[in-house]
Amino acid sequence: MSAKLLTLKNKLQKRGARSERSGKAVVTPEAILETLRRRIAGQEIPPGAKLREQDLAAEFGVPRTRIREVFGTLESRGLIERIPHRGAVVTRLDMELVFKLYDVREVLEGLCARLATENVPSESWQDLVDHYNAPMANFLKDGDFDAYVDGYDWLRQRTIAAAGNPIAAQMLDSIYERTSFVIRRIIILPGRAEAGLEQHRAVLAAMRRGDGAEAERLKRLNMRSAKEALNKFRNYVL
Amino acid sequence: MSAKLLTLKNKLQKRGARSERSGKAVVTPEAILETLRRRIAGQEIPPGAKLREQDLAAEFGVPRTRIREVFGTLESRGLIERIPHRGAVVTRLDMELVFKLYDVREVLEGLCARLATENVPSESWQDLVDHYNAPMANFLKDGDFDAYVDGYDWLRQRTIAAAGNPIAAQMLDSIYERTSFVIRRIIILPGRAEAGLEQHRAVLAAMRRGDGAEAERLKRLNMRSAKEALNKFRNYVL
DNA sequence: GAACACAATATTGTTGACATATTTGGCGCC
DNA sequence: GGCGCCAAATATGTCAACAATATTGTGTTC
Repeated sequence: MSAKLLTLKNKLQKRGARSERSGKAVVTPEAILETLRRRIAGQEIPPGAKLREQDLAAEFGVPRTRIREVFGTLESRGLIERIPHRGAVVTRLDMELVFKLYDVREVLEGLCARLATENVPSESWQDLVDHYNAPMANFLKDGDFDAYVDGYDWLRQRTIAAAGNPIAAQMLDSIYERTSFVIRRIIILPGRAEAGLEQHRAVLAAMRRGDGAEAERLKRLNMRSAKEALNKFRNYVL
Repeated sequence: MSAKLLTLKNKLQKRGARSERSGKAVVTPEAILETLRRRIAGQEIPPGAKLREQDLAAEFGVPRTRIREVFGTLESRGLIERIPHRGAVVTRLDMELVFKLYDVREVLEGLCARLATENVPSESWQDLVDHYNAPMANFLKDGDFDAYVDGYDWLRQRTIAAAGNPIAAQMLDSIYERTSFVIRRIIILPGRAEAGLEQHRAVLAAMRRGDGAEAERLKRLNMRSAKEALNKFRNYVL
């Protein structure tokens, strides 16, 4: 029996080896999904806008069925809403839902901060500590928000990667793609980036000294602070 | 090996059972999705088993395209894995992934406990407090695990409903449908249900007196305790 | 000129047929 | 008897035509 299994395994490996598919540039569903995700996240397609299957099928040069399939995924992630026989529209975010997304984000990012601290040697955070020391402050002073946001993304992605929890990572991803434009608007609120920077430093300090529980607590405080800023300026953000 | 046996079984079933479409009863994708979810969650379809589109299409009396659509959703929820040209198999859970699911579950249930406490009048928990006082203890004493599990589900669903956060609710749902069989096995571990009951009472007491922060803290402790039990008896659970 | 009914158009939903890849079964060979 | 190769069978992937429904446009009536 085991010999038989071995034979089968070899055969599979042999087959799988020659996977060179040439010619005919096919547009994969993943590529379409990614493109639409980016457009919706960047508000290139505004909330409430209708997505026509035919137009998208023509644009990507694929049959309508493929677009339909992608719509299914987009719907399950909450990025679009589908009404039977009436098509798909980009989900409209109201303030209430944004707060609920932030409540979930708070606990998930807190979790990731703790797990990250526990999983990797504390020295590995030194480069981020350094970056958040002088450079990030200078970005703010110079009004270079793009560089600041890059530094923010860097910290976030490193933390999630170090946490090593694909479940949490995927959930956070689905939150980011729904709120990325909100995040960008919060950062430019008066005084918010400065306060946030100070909080990030505190979180990083806790991570640097290997205190996972404190990193989680501080990260959650940071998220609550962001939520409060959002609430204070709600009329300017949404 | 077991997959092979299952294949044979399905083939036989296909021969024997006629489609038998009664009239024009249309089966919605949602119904199919729900059925498959339940089968996978209840391990009626065991992990690693292959799902054949044709068989399912014949069983539900729908075109294969519909099954395909449902597979897309199932895949995005992590319940199945699809390999190009080789079909869909039920995701196999290893211990590592279960722990990661529990880490996320811990923070999300903690969040819901807090939100629930903050959102509804504290008196509204009295019926659950009463139920967890004597009846639940009796269920355990009598070995009536079904009744105990029902009480457990009741508390959980009430908490999530009161929390009023559809994002967290959906995420927790996707965790439950992947770990429901683990939950059932943890409960019958020696001494686990008794310890759990005590912890649930503590959480409920905090909710009853309107202390959301404490409810969250206790709920998280409860989850960690469950995770420890799971770790201790890992060889018996998975 | 506004409101309604009804046809024309456009868009979404459904289906079976066809194309491609993989698994299975059989044959000759060592 | 085991191993590898080739063909048949089976399963999955793709597609474009057809059906059902919603939206738009038009003409008529009050």
